[in-house]
Amino acid sequence: MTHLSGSSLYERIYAVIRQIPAGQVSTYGQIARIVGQGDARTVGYALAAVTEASGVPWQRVINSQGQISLRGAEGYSEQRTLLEAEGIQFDAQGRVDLKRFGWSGPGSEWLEAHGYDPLWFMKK
DNA sequence: CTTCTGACGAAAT
DNA sequence: CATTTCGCCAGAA
Repeated sequence: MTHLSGSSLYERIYAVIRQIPAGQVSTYGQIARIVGQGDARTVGYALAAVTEASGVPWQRVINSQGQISLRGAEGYSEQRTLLEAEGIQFDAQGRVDLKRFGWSGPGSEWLEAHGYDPLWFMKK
């Protein structure tokens, strides 16, 4: 079903992340605001649980400062490599310019089709 | 049932 | 700019 009650919170988070196009990035907080439940941490928790075969473009979610949030050096370089392969550029401080590569969010038709109210975003 | 543990963010200090 | 505070998911032990 298209309504929210059909899937778990994590599944709804993954659904939104799957809408991020290659070459663009979103933030933990932005995903949380779109889903309308949980917070930035919850999105981080959900991403920590994704598997390779899940089809979730996990690399396209970074923190609000434009930086990669993965802890270890291995994870950091993997995510950065994947993003650079999509054309994302990092500055000398390892930050992505969200004004330039930031995702504007799902289209209103997608929101409606998935049980969200497109107008809800106007009041935030 | 309780406790612990992870990819966070905004505001106050 | 560096720290602190608090918000409040899901699975394992």
